Amino acid sequence: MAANSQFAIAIHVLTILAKSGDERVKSDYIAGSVNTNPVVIRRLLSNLQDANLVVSQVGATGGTSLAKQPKDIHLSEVYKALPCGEIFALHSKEPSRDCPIGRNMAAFLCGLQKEIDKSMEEKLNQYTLRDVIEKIDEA
Amino acid sequence: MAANSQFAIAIHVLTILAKSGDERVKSDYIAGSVNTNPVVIRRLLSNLQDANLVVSQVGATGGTSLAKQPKDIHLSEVYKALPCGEIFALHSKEPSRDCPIGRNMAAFLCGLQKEIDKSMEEKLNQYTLRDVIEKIDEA
DNA sequence: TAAACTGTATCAAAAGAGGTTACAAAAAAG
DNA sequence: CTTTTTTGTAACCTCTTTTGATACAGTTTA
Repeated sequence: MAANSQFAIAIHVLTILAKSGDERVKSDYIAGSVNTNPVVIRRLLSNLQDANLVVSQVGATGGTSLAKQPKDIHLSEVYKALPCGEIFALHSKEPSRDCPIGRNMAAFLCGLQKEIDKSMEEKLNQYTLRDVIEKIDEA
Repeated sequence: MAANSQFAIAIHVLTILAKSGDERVKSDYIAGSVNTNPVVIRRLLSNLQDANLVVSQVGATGGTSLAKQPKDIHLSEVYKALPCGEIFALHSKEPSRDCPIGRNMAAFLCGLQKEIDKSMEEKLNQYTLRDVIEKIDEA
């Protein structure tokens, strides 16, 4: 429960959906595989839906399926779809007004954070859901 | 969970130390600038000390100063000195035993995590404390 | 010996994530 | 048109982590 395991769960969920093809999968079933509560899954799917990665249908015979081919879903899209926090946070309390350092540090750290986010995104962009499935299958 | 702001505070603290040169700075003074409790600062300094970035002296007239020149302190060292968590966590609960996907996913995600950590470290390695000070001063 | 520090242990407070229950809304089936 | 099944959310609880605060032992200087 420590850090964000949403990315890990998202990859898991998307892999299940990919393996199910066009068939709609119910949140109850996914929750069973991931070993969590269906509501946790539906909350996550809601985020993935907002990012146009999956399509859900309500009602009886409802469920969720991928909105695109696995080869067209980049892990960077998955990461960006989730409400993950920043790599590091700025000061929780404002630094002292008397301190000239604190005043200018926020700007620097924000810029650094953006750079790191960008390099991380580039890294995640190198992989698609298809790559994940291939690696998992060959293991 | 409160977001981890230790990296931000560490940069702030190191900048104060750099500006103080060889003079030892007390945790009380630093805490005043950062606007937090002295114990929070001492805990952080303890980590920075373990990484040989700063040197502290106990007793009256005690305090802390940099262990190296600002130009020789890379931000990657600072980051590694802190007990920051991973970018993303694996499943908190084990996936279901019946699920063949979950079993092989952990290995994949660990590898991905290592790749991301590495590219982040490379990014942070491009900057030293001197760069930070220059950027803050010119602002 | 007194004063001024650091180093830690311990506890309280705050915030986030995940788990659970409950229920409205929608769609299919009878 | 009513029942059943399922998603979409809201609300709440609990667990964990981070931060803040208090207390005090140990060290150094004067």
